Amino acid sequence: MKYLRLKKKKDFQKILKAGKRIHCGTLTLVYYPSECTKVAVCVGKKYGKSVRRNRIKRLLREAFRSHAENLPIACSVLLIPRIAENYSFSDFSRDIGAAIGRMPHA
RNA sequence: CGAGCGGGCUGCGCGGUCGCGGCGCACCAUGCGUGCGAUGAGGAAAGUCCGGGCAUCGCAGGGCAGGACGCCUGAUAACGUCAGGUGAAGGCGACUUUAAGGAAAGUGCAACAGAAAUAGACCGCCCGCAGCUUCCGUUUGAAUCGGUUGAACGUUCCCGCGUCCGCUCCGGAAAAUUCCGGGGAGGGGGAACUGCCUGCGAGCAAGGAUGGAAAGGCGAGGUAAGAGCUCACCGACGGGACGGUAACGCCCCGUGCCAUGUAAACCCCGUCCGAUGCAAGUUUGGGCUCCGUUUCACAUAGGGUUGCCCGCCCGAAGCGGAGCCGUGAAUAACGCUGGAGCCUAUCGGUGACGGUAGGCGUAGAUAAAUGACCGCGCUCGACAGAACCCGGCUUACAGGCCCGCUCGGAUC
RNA sequence: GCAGAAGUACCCAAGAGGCUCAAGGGGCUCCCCUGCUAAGGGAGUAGUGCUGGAUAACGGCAGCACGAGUUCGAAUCUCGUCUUCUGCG
Repeated sequence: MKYLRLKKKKDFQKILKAGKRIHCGTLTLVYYPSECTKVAVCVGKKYGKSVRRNRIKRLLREAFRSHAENLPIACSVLLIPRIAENYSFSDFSRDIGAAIGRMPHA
């Protein structure tokens, strides 16, 4: 299952304005239907220093990668984690799987 | 063995599966493609505290303002950095720390305390002159108390001296808190002296509980009292010789000593600095040419020019139309990584560093690349993620390793 | 990424080398007023940590984001660190 990275600021604003949100444990998933599957991770400065932010982004990307095949429709996806003391791959993976499971089937 | 000082290196490793960034090669369905290959964060990448490259503006002309630095010599592209040295402070020592120019260029500040704070004479010490050396309650020549006073405590001599009073000396009696006899000074007036006190004048800066700091320290001589007034030692200042490129060191001579601290207060002296920063900036976004029009200005003016002035330059800005080439928009490409580069050897230098020779090709993203899982090992893994690039500084950091040195103890 | 500003008590804050010193409001506590409350009036609290003292009265030391330095003496001057905020396409 191939997917693309989402980069442009316009796309972010569009998804955040019109997309649907699924809150699930340690993160929030925002999605909006599009031609092909795109993904982006939102980690701002409030999450910590650069080492900590990079760690969160890597964990989220890896977790999403393992669940991307289960997406019911092609759409653009934003992943927004909650601020926490510690972040673990297993929690992210579990919650992304649950969030995708709650998406409506086309 | 114990305690300690200085310097350097390192910053989990190995294997497998899946995945990420740009790069190279190959393929065809030419795509937001697929496959293969090699490669891909640090000693601090951090803080953005200095310096430089680079870029744009101004046109590199001057001055003012402003800022930075500040022992000496060197290194360097440059530095506020580094190396070597000097002075000072600390440590038994190895060694460490050091914003370390100027306080007789000027200005400011120094609370409280203290006699006095950058200067003086309050107390004090000493000399001379002058005054006073006494009054009242109170009466009793003594004694006591109180008041007033600047002060209430004298000594000697002369004149005068009846009673009484206490003091004192001698002799006698008795037997004791006495008695008798004799003598002396003591109330008043005058003079002198001395001490206290007061006033005036002169000398001194030794002493005075303070303070961060009191016009060198300490000892001796000296003096009316004192004083670098004189002397020794130490310190300071000035001059000279020697050593050193220099900071400075050391020795000799001289001067009794022109005088607190603060310049991380203003300031003075010396050296240096144009401003802004890759979100700089370049190309495409539209540009060029021509025409019309509006506004400001039309010359001792106006506009532009870095904080200001001089100086310098010149018409400037906006809108509309026509012709030609072009149309992805906080985007795309460039800047963007080969550079004062890294490694090794060797030479010069105490060293920072420099020269020569050989080798290497070593991230380049832009919502921004290193992760997940499994297995094994161990000391169980700290601080932490490039964003134009270098040289430094500062700060953070689990541990591990190496080298040199000092002090103490023990043993040989 | 680059450039700049500010940190003082629970909150807002003045103080810009020395004396009352951490002013002054708000807040908080107590009293009055009221049937009760709000508003109003009056008085007080001064903070915090350590420490002396008797669990007191009354003191001492530290303390102005944190750590060093200059100075006889720093909230104030200098340097470093941390935190917060702002500007630049």
